[in-house]
Amino acid sequence: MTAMLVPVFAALGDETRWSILAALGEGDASASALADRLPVSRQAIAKHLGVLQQVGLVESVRVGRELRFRAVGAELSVTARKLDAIGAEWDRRLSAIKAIAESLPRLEVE
Amino acid sequence: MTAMLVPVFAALGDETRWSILAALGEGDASASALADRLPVSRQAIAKHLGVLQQVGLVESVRVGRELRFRAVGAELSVTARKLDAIGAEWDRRLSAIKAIAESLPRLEVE
DNA sequence: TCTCTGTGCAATCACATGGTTGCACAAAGA
DNA sequence: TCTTTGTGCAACCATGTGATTGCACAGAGA
Repeated sequence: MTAMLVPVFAALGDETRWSILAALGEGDASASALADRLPVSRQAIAKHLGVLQQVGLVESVRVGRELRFRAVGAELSVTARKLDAIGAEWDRRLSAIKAIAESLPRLEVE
Repeated sequence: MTAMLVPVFAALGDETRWSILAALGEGDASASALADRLPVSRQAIAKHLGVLQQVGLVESVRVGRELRFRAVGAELSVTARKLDAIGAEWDRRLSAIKAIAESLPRLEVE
């Protein structure tokens, strides 16, 4: 269930990819356009875009001879919802354990 | 703002760490106990727990001579909320651009 | 005390990955 | 047509990292 989630997190676990996503958040752009704004080569950016596209965080559209990329927020929302559910489950179990522990007769520890 | 987020995603971008988190989700455990259940060495698990602890996804408590770890769901919830906000923002801008585009007189393309 | 168990630290290794440069090629514009 | 610009592909390199083994040490129990 969470299997498909891990690559998304791996993709999000890189600073450069976040700067790419941030740049795309202000409007679609091609790899070359991004390379003008960011301190990395176009090829490096193309690789990152490949990673992001593979996990659905960006989409690409051909415009003439250039490939424009767009950040896909929906994927983030889906991921966020799953994350929240998992976190809530852990805390639920934790508080359940706490409640049980507190209902027990106190054990004396010397 | 998102700067502290990236290490969390990097920590979540590994299958083994997810199995550790999943195991901890069913109850606190030490590195050695986890090594009995998972197909990796104790030292490898200890490293992973170090990574997870550094980003606040697990906490440790000394019980006698053993170190017990617990999954912290709250950190996931915080992360999930930030993710959702970012995703919503991207989609908001995207739909805003769409709305503008659709309100414009249609351009003829030959 | 002797033994077993759980940690901690270090060295090592293989592989993934972020980054670069170089070259080739196709399409838009002068 | 010639030049420019944007891609695509490949080789290469350095570093990070997931994982291992080995050893040392401290605490709990027989």
